[in-house]
Amino acid sequence: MTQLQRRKIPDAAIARLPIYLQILNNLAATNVLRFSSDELAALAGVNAAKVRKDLSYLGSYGTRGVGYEVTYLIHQIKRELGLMREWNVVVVGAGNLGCALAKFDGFLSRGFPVVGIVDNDPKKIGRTTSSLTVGDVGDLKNIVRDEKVNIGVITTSSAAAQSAADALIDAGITSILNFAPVVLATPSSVSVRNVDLGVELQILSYYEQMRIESGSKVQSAPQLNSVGAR
Amino acid sequence: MTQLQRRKIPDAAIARLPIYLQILNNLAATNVLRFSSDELAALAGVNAAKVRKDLSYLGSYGTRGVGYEVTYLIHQIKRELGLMREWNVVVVGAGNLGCALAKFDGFLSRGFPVVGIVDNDPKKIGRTTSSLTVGDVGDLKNIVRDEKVNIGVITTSSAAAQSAADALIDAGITSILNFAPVVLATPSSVSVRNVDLGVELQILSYYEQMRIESGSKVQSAPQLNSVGAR
DNA sequence: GATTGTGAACGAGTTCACAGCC
DNA sequence: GGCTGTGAACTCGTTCACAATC
Repeated sequence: MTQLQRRKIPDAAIARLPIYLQILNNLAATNVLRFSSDELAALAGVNAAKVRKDLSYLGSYGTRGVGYEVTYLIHQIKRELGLMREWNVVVVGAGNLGCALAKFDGFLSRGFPVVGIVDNDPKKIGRTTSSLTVGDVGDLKNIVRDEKVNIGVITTSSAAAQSAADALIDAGITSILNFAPVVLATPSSVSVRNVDLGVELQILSYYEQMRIESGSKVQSAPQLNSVGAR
Repeated sequence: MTQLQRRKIPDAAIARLPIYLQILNNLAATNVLRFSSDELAALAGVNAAKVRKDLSYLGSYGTRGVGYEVTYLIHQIKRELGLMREWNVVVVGAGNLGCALAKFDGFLSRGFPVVGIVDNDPKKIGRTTSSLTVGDVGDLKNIVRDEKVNIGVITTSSAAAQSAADALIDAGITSILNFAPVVLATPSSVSVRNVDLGVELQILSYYEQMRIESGSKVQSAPQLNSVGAR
């Protein structure tokens, strides 16, 4: 497979690459140079054939009989995921969660600097939270243009989430991370991923109940990382 | 399909039931009495055949030519998901996120009261956060037994997450919601779901990059709600 | 006429198993 | 001998399409 023509990588494989990357970063930090598909599979909690197939979508970067090089694979995964650059983020909704995220190191350290936070509540506009001043939702268009924002994060109430999404899309945003417990209506040209704790707990509840009902002989749930994309 | 023998509902369908439930609760709040699979499909952003198949796993609760009754379906989904009762939650890790979750209404309001929070840092033990006092991680076993805890939430650093998981499992917990960006090693009898913002952003990054590379003709990502279960 | 419920067709994702290469 | 890369088989999930029912 060549590099020129962009390969079509299955969504399921894309969702696992960040996990492999995290593990490989840990290996690199402990000076591990090489790994086999078996080793990565054990660390990622998946099977080795899946690891090999997933990595093969990136190209043939392993060596038969030997394995894969940690730093080289980190590079290839980052390239594929678009992590060779930073992606600027704007947060809509300056409540508890929004402010916490704006402060949160994890965004910047992973290459997703939060360059703006806005709200529609006049009481919140103008407040400062960790070097950012809460702007008006009406300024979104300017912020997105001036700061070259790529990703919008919605941390509003569920009632306000759809209009937040509309405003982001109107401002030209095409990737949204939504924390409000609602299904957003968006054009199919926009990627949406949902993080909803209620949903997660309710899924756990189902398997927990199964376990109890059947005298704890339940096979357990699937382990994936996820939220939701559209 | 009868009720006595527990139906095996596909994991993919289980993951959608909480979304349907959320939407139906909204419909009930606006006094809508009935809905068709087409209507729910539009609100949930999926197709109608999928809605019908998903609901059919619960039993045959619709009426041909008419549709489904909102309150009756809410009841059936809650029954299936194990939401006819409360599930007590304990939080391990009393940092920013852990304390925020302990205070967070969304847990209690959805039937998942947080009955305890623990940490291994002596500086944090004894602090009070919204009617809960931070306990010692060593007390987990007692808390789980005395408070009849079913679900553990891990909000520790990634370095401490595995030992937090071990402690929870040792205390008898079989459902874990993990916010630390690591893959936990757990027996297959334990359900784990992972919430990792970094992973979500990196997935968005991939589709965003595709869009840019190909002159914005990208088909967008799949929309699911998720995190990860094992 | 409208809408469900569901086999059957289809498609995506996973795993197997082995040829190919170090 | 060890490990990758990958067609082929298989499993799981989605969608179609239509008979059954109100």
